[in-house]
Amino acid sequence: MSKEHSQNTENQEVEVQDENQLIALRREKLGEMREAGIAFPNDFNREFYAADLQKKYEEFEKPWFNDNEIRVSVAGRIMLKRVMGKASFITISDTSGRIQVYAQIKLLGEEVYESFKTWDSGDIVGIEGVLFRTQTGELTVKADKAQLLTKSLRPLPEKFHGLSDQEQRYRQRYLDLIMSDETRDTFKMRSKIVSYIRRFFEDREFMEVETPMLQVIPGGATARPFETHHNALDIDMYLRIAPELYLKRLVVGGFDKVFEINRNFRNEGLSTRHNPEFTMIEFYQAYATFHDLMDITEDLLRGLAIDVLGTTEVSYQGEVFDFAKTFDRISVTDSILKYNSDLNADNIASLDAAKAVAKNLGIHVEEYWGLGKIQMEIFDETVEKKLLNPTFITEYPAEVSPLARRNDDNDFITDRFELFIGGREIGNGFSELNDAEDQAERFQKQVAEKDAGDDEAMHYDADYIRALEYGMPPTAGEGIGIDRLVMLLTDSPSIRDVILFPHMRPE
RNA sequence: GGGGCGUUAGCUCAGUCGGUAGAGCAGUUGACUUUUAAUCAAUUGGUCGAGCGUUCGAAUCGCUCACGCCCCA
Repeated sequence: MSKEHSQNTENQEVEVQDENQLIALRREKLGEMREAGIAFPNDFNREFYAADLQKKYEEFEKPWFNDNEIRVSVAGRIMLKRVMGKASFITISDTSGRIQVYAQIKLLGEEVYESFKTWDSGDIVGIEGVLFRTQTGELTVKADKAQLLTKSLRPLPEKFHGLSDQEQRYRQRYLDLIMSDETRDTFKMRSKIVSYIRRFFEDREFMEVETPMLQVIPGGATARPFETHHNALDIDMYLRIAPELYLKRLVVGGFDKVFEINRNFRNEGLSTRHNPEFTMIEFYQAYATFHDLMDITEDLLRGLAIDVLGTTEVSYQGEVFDFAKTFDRISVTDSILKYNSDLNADNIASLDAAKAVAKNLGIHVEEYWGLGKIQMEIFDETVEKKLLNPTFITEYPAEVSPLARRNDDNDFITDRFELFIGGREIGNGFSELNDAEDQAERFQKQVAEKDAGDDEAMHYDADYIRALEYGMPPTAGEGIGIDRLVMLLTDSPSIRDVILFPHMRPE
């Protein structure tokens, strides 16, 4: 059957099916509002947030409010409703929190009060009145004016259990946010984290920049890109997999300290740790080394944990990671030997020996892989998951680090590290390769690997080589995955819990 | 790609051995002027994810598919 055809009829059916008794009744109520006047008023003046009032009057007891008339106006969504004949309580929720409203027929008048009783949970209302404390001590607004500002046509999820269907929480995040304090807190925390990071780099005189997301040559990482097409230019383009090569062009241009916080796109599978678009910070500092970056990273994460959590002890899924301790620094090969007591240095020092180890571990080894790549596969398989406390892994093979500066004493490895916390890669940094001729050779090697069948290998970027040929100062740069960091700091098991609208298969 | 689990009222969930659908919340009606998931009484609401099959009979058993969650690659 033809897809367009079925889609058309399906959409119509869905709309009819989606209607039910509850929605129909609310539509009727809205219809009555339309007849009575302006159904969507926009003249309510909200002066206070619920949480601000709760905090400001925290100390004052019930009698105090009898002597002091505090007039307020608040607005928000009706979350709970308790009608008791001629008086009612509702709990409204605004962006800051919740506050209770007391409505009496005596104060509102019969007409408004009768209409108030027909308002539903989910409706958005504006309330004016005077603060008091109830017998049980809850701060409450005694309403003398009440206005329905927006009629909600759809019933909210169950008031006690909330929305627990994961799929619906991701697909209809707005509903998840209405119902779940926890979800709101996670995203408030995410905002604080990003804000702290931005401030951290601004304070150190880094300049925030924006570089292309649409790229003709997708560079800066080894990953499969999303492809698109520019009609006017009639060229294929790619969504960026990393901003790296552009940021380093800026260092060539003389911006010594730059950073960018933005989205990268990688055309790969979805999992609890992978979303096709994710947020990274990349930062570059001229005249710095990868050692400096490790120090900066420790400062950043420690300060961040204190700022957003108030402690350096980060609890994640039942484990506790202490950001106060100096982060371990250990090389790729040392870490392999540390976590594989049956191996000795010779087992991973030559191509043939390493291949044998890899095959033993059940790793599928491609013909074109060199020793460095195989070491990394062994690392991924046997070490990564075990790096729970913050750990810098150093001395990455040049073979898997096409943009990193070669080590002065050992040209098999680079001046590079990755940071692992909770068994996950959080950051990746290195002293930058600023030798244009070496970079050109490494690109060529990548192209050869692409030809050999590695569709994640890099393209040759001639303009980037040209930029390096003008001279890039000695520089170090790093990328940190924001989503994974937010997962850690909010104790979220899935990346979908820290991305407002995670990618899902269309309904 | 492979495996496990799930999909029942707007929401949260039951559903026995295969005998034709249940609760709580929400809604509606009534009572109730300081409640706290308000309470009390009555009551509406279902293409049991979709399709095919087995059967006299399927939410239930089998197969296929869709979507989701988790684990593995």
